[in-house]
Amino acid sequence: MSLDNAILGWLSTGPGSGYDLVRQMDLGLNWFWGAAHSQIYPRLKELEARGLISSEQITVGTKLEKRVYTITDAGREAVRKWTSEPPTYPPNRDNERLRLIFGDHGDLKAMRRHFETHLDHYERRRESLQEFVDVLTSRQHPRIEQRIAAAMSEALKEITLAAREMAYRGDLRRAEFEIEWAKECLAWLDDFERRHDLGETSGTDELPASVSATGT
Amino acid sequence: MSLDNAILGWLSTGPGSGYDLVRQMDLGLNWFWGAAHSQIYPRLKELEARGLISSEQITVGTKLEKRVYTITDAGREAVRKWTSEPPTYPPNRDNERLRLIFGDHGDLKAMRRHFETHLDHYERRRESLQEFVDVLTSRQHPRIEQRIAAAMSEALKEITLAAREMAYRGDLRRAEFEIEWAKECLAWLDDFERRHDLGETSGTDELPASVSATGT
DNA sequence: CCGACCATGTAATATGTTACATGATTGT
DNA sequence: ACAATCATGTAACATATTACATGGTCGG
Repeated sequence: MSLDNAILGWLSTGPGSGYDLVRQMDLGLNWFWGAAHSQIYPRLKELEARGLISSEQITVGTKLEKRVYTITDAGREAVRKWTSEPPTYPPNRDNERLRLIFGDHGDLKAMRRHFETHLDHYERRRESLQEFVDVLTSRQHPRIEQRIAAAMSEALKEITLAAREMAYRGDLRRAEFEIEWAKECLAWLDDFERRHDLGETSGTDELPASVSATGT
Repeated sequence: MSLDNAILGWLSTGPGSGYDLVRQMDLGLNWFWGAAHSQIYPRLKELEARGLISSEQITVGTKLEKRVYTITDAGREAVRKWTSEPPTYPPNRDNERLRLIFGDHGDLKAMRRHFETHLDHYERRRESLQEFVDVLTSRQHPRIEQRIAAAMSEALKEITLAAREMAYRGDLRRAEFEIEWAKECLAWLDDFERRHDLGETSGTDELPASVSATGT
């Protein structure tokens, strides 16, 4: 399971609790894998049962129990094995594109909303990635710095940093690309509306007559 | 379910069998949703039970039975409703990036294989998308042309074509971007190996001494 | 007559989401 | 004391993958 590998990979950069992982995955948009806590806790148990991680119970305050997991040598070996296999590419599942290509009924308001949502989504993502990349580049990311400090050679230190720069900067540019695309689509829409004199129609759906091919 | 919407959307461009859908989804890389036949057939039954599609049994040759589905008005309405909602963005699940950031153990061969796999994957995808876009732009795609022909107004015809141009050309550029990224990563690797005099080491894993932080 | 492809299904398993459930800590 | 957040779990349901299963058609 890739979720297992995401967990192991993250624990390979330092110990952490299930809750830490949850936060990485749902709050940190900067992360390449997402999962709900209901999926994470059971996996941690199983990884421990398989000997890939070990845990230690910690009590916060008087009663709050917290379990901190640490990767084992077997776990480290599993990460190494998994990362040395080439990436796999699951089938595309893009509800955004699907909605776009089948939403060609002439509802211009919906199309506009579509592109604006896309733009907004990737602008947020860009911002959040930009912040992460800034932290990374200014060498302020604690877990990554730890990993660099632990590296045995200059070459390994460089690889550790470079791998992340490539990954996160690549994603940043992906986000920038999506923003650009959404803006171009919006520009097309603007032009379309101008050409079809739909500048200030407002109120009802645009193209009211032409839409009724099937009945609305 | 988005799979249902993908099926409905596709059937909204003309009737087709389950097998036709299977081919769209696994052979045609040009498609924005992927699903196995084992998932498609049961969904078709359910969509029919819900009255969103209807089917007709056709016999090919003497015995081979084939079921051709046609979207109903209720189905068309469902597509319209679904496409007018803004897109949603599921959590990222990118095993490629995950492998990259946690695969920083100094196995340069694995890193190279990683980038080459990425490059290869997106070059194939680009090619296949390019073909599709060419067919689209030269107005040779039968289903899309049918849909354009059925559109009630010039404005709707334009939207039908433009939505697909935006979607597919956008994906084409995505693929081109990934190719560019992979090439840059490979260039970094080349440079890294040059700087660390690992030009012609061959045989064993690169960086043999420095890797042994944990064992191996 | 044989291989490639057409055509459709079920079952078991794996993975992911949403809802339900509980209680502690920390800062204000 | 109250809210936000820490912290961990289970159950039900939805979705997706892999394996198992069967048989027909068509062209060479």
